[in-house]
Amino acid sequence: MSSIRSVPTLDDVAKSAGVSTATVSRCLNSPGQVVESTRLRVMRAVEELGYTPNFGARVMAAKRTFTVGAIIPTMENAIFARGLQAFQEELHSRNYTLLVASSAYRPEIEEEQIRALVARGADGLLLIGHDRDPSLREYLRRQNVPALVAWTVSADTPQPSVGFDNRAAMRAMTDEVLKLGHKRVGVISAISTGNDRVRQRIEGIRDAMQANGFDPDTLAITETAYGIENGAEAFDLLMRAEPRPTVLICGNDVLAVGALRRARERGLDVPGDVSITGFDDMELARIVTPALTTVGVPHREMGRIAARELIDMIENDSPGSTVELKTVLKMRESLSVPKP
Amino acid sequence: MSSIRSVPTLDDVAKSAGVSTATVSRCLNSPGQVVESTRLRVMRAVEELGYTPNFGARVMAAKRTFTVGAIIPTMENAIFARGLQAFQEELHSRNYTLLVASSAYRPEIEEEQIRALVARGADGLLLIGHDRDPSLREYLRRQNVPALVAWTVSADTPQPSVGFDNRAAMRAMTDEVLKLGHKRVGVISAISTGNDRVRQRIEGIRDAMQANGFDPDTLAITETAYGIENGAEAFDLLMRAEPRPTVLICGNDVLAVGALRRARERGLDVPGDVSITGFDDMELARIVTPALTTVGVPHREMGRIAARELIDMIENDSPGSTVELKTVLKMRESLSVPKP
DNA sequence: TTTGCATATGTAAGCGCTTACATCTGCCGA
DNA sequence: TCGGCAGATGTAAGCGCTTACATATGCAAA
Repeated sequence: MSSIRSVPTLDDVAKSAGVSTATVSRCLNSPGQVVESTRLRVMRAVEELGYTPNFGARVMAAKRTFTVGAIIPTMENAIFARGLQAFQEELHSRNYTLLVASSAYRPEIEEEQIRALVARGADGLLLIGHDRDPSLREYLRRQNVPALVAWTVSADTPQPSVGFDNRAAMRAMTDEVLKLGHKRVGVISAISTGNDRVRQRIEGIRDAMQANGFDPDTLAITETAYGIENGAEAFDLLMRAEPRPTVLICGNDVLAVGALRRARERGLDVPGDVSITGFDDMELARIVTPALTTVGVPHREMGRIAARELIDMIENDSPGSTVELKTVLKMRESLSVPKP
Repeated sequence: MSSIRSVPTLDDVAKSAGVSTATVSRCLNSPGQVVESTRLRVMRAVEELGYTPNFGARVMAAKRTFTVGAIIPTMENAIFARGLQAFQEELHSRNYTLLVASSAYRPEIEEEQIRALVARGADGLLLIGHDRDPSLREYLRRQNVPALVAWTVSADTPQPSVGFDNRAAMRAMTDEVLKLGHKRVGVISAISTGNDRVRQRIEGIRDAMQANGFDPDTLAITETAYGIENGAEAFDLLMRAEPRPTVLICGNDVLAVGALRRARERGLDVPGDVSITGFDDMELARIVTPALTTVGVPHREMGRIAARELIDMIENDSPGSTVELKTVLKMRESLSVPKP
């Protein structure tokens, strides 16, 4: 037995069971190769000593961890929650463990987290969005760690991704808005720097403007950080314009809800005085009054498919494929025809 | 140089820089011990080769990872989000990395995650609530991994924890409710099995009943899973009673918001026809109409303090202390005197 | 000049595990 | 009876890093 009160090792188990370390290792990793009686004896020793494998050692020797990492921009609210949960469930059913880290929407932190997760032996990574220093892709390639991008798809990057077309989705929403007769459109967007999804959504709005005979450059866009309060402030800012917008298209539900609240605080009726639309269809959207018209995203499906794709990349050394999911307009109460 | 296109090791760097592996290691871990010129040379080699330390090896040799793990019951919504974010920020400022896993409120999964994180070399763990198989505590003790419990405090467990007194907080809320003259109280609670916080909150309600001359056993309690929809269903269930309750005390904001929505759907005025209270003061609570009267919890402070405590336990081998934070009643619009 | 010491660097022993390969056992067919 | 073989187990070589200890270097003091 090794020193008192220290964590038992494979060696301790081997000694205690009277076999070699190889046999113990085999009991744990490929029990089929060990004869029943030996295995029982070994397992008993494992029990008795309360042995747990040392992960570092295992990684070093085997080079597989059955761990995948996900780095999401934020845990502060639920945008990524549902998708991530589904991702985790699928992984779990395939015997992988998910480790999550958050980047707080900051590229340096994301880079740190990527390296941290890779260093800890993640077999694969789930990343959100394409915007990212190219050196990171190179790094992952060299480390031989496959990465899958989610929450967006994009034809013009080589990286596999599973998600939806942010641009087309937002264009569809804006088409709807313009079709109702809105002429003065305000946009409350998240910060576009370093965030391709945000930029694509804005492009989608512009596409629709153009297609409907408006000059996209007349759009009043305000960018602000993620947060209900920020949505509220942006609301005030945009509604100061003369004449004021009849509709506020928001880049996500959180901003939209902030705008909604501020409208109420200002005594403005939604959608009577001003229409408001969101994006993501978080649970929030159905709870507020009036219920938010928004873009529905297949979070759970995305998570599940992402897990499968990533595991495929890991296990079969596959380059991974890109799968595009459909979004759907959720017409609820916060959007209507503009006041005449 | 080692084989083409494989991950560079310390050895490669050492060769390339013309020094020993020890020197490279020192450059990386305690640069002060290495003379400037050598260090520069080594760092250049590191750059050129794109070297990153192998974590497994490092853990094995150094037995420290500067990683802490947190296992939370759910990522599906924001209850733990704010606290966790603060926790992460504080850790980050002290050079620790946070890895998060979720247990989906299931003990077996929590156990798995605990082992996974420990196996991956977590220097310490943040756990939510005290309810947990004792063998896990024993396991952590043997593995020498300190664990801190958050989101609750409890006098009668030896484990250090930082959080608030769920029982007292809920008692205060209930006191307030009863003081307003409510006599028929319904309770929508989360599932109490394996969740000490939920049980304490229920106890708090009973305490207040007792203290105000009511028989706690007359309480109509319904337990349901976490989720807005579940809150809505519980609302229907409780409101079927004759005579029906004048107030619904909910174990958390999510359930309360569900109840709120269903009330609206049923054409019932809140708080006119029925009062509703929550717990947690999530962002949600201020957004719904009417704004939710709830119990405010110092999430960020809790997260920050938890990080400090845990690091103290890790670095100074301290047993850890228990710190209790204050909650505060957030009186908003969803609670008023009962209809006569 | 020599000695002694501080400082910089090198050497090599693990850390706990997996696995290729070697060895041993027992049983089969010839 | 014995060779051959399959199956069970053992042996030992790493995996990539840190660090105690050994060695080398340079400089101040004697």
